[in-house]
Amino acid sequence: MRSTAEARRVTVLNTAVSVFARAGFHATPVTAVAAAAGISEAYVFRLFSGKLGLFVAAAGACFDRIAAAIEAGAERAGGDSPEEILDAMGGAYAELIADRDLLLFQVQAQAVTDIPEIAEAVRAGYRRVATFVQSRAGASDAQVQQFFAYGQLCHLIVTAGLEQVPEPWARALTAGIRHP
Amino acid sequence: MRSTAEARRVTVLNTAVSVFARAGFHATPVTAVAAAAGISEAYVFRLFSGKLGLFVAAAGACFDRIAAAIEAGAERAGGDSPEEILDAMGGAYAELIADRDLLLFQVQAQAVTDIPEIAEAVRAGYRRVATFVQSRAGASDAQVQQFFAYGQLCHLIVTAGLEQVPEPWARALTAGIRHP
DNA sequence: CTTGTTTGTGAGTGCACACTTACAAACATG
DNA sequence: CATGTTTGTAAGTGTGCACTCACAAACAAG
Repeated sequence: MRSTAEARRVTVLNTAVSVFARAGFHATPVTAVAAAAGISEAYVFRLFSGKLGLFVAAAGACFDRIAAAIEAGAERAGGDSPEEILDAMGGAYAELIADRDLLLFQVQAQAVTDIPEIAEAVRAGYRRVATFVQSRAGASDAQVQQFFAYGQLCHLIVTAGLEQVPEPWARALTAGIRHP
Repeated sequence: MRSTAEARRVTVLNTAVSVFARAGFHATPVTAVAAAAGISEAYVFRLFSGKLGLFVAAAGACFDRIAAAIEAGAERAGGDSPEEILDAMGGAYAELIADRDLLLFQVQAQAVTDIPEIAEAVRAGYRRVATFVQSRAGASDAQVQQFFAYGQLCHLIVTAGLEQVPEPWARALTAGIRHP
């Protein structure tokens, strides 16, 4: 026994988030996740109940990391007002998704919500983040809504590669968005 | 000859938008599009250069319809101020995506932007819509950005099915969004 | 009617990939 | 050392799907 199954699961999940992020659920063979994790495809199928189980578990890991980052960001807020806390949370989130994997995985997960298990995982993830943002920042409904609206705008900016587009319309959409 | 090739292409593209919208590019076999359009798979491959060509052309058709709807909505604006025109555009867009196909297709397209041809089609679509919104409404950069941010929020609401979630966090995210 | 062009299809072909099974090696426990 | 359990894999199996090709029917023009 080189490693315990539980430890393997953790490393496989983190690599799964990165690998699924590139091409999505259907276009990513389990072989690709296994190779990136350095183990055989057969063992991935023993550690998780099929490809769908792996993806759902990866979604859980993805939102775990997002929630943790936002939580840590709130601790570093400059003051106690909702605006200051939301700003600190936004900064922490922007810093977290600099490597793009967590952002792209969310996009991929939203694209396969026709699979009920994935839809439920996505809802659970946003439920966790949204309830925390609202309670921790003491923000109004409208502030929470705005927080997520501009978060989703980041998804468009990154997937379409708008940071690289010098035209005015792209500059307007990316203005003020923190280092994407 | 029952129909001209060009007329076939138009009908195939509209059905392709609906069919791709459900399961996305990789999970949708060309057979499904052909069956929905009432022709054989082989003929779809003659009308378009492969599955990728079909999807890219469908993306063009999707953004054509969105641009046309927003353009028509602007004509029905109550006044000439940017706020009134943006509001009319938003209403027209909300009305258009009531059947969900155009919205879900955009989500699917954003998820496969790792394919360069699709990324370019997405950029072209948003370029067209964004430049029109800005010039027609005479809106500021910040107003255009806000318009698209809340548009992207609709994508999350619909894919995650948040209209059906009665919990407070979901109500906060969906508040004020027009009849999704 | 003959010849040519366009619209349309049925029947393949080859490959990628989800998932299984049989088997082996490492470790634990008595 | 013997027996059992857990970690790990190599080598299949079956199926679904992108794409092709040979062929047919409708129409046009002479």
